[in-house]
Amino acid sequence: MPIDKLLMKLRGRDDISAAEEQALRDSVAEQCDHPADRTIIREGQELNASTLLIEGLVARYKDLRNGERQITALHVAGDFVDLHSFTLKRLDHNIMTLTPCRVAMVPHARLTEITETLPHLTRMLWFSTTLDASIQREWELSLGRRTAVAKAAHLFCELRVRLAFVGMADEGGYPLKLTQTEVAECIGLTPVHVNRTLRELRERGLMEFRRGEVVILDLAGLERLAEFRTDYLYLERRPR
Amino acid sequence: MPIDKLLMKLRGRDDISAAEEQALRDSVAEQCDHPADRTIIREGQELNASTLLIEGLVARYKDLRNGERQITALHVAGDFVDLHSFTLKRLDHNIMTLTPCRVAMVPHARLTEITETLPHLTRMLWFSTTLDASIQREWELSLGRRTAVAKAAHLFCELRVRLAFVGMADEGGYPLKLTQTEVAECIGLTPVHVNRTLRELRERGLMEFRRGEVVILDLAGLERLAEFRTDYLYLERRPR
DNA sequence: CGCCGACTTGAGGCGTATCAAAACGCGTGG
DNA sequence: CCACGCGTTTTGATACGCCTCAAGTCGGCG
Repeated sequence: MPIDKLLMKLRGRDDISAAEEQALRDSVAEQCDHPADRTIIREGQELNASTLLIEGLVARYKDLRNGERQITALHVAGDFVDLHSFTLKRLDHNIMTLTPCRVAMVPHARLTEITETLPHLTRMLWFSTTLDASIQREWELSLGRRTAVAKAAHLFCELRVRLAFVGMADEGGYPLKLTQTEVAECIGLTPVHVNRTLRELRERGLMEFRRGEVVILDLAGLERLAEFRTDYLYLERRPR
Repeated sequence: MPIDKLLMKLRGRDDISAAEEQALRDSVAEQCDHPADRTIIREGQELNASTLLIEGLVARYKDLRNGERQITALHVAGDFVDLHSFTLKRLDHNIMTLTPCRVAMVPHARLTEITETLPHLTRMLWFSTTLDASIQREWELSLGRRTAVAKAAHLFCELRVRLAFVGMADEGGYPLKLTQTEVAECIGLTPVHVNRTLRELRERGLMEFRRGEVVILDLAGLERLAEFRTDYLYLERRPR
């Protein structure tokens, strides 16, 4: 149960043997629950375990001195939120829950064992960090070059595909417990302008985002506006 | 020689044994030179080798349909430009030379061998991709939240530290063969506005950027303006 | 010497930010 | 079941940072 959605993600990209699956199961030390809106890891903190998200929504973010915040990544169930801390040993950013979350802790010592005994599983975990980096690149493109409507549209397209991959979204929409302020922190706008931008998406008949629910009215139109393609999400199975 | 600067980067973060060094040397299949302004890898292309940058300046970038371009990462000598293609197998973005470059090709098969025989070296290579991702997160913060002057100042602060780490910059400045248009593509501005922004940095007495040369006049002031800290560059040595 | 890409400057416009206030929605306690 | 309170959403008016368009100017190189 704790690693089921992680397995869905990995098996969607390559075979995972029974032995590898067992190694992953054994690597989980403990589980715990966090309420919404809690910073669970602070920048600079020394870490000896990585956090696997079982359920809920998590954000990685950085702040400027004037209080402006940039969310650099969103994580959904099945994501290995800070697997990169295994090689970094401390983080350069903060991690917070956006909804109530259930997480599993994976000690770095167990991950070290995996690198010493299971090279293919090691590569799959490595892959999962390079996939995160790919998503960050697409966010850089959004932040640097897309217009406000395209930024918002692209975010909702991406989350639809990522959630669908673990069985939590379909063509018509998905639940998404984000405030407009948090959306603003993802796409580099102010909350007020996000509000106007969402209205525009609604008035264009593309999608609605209300009460923590994304309702997609015209998926093709939304994806066209966002110039959304799935290639950067590496959805294909192949030997890695 | 081909991997010397890579070794400087890695040995600045952890010990690399003689055996690991030899494995890295053996992993280089061939070297080649590219002229400036050439796209050497196109998005979607299947890859069976990764590119190590020996000398020169390389950019990873994504385009929108209207021709707007976002550079998502810059690479300097010693960077393993597309090590992430080892796990991804194809790339979601393009890679181009900004100056004449010398690169070394490292077949994925050799990297696979490393993952099967040298777990610590594997973790160090994994680290180098998570370090790239950390830099990308800082760029997301710049793109989403920093003002134009702070964006520019931060880029030049970052490059100074990264170049100094491989012996190619000091407190007073460094050579940087970028056009203002390319700077604009890094920080999400137009070339015209980059020009005005550089003038402002000059008029404030912080730095000058002319003829491919960064001259730093007031490093402390520049770093204060940029809110630059080195923590996200993971400059410390420790077991990984 | 002339060409061409890169840099520089100015004027005006647009997109997003800012400031302010009201309406809504939802959980809590009476 | 309603009243309250507070965070979130919505809307309006105005401001400003960066963009666009347009002309030059500079500088390296053939």
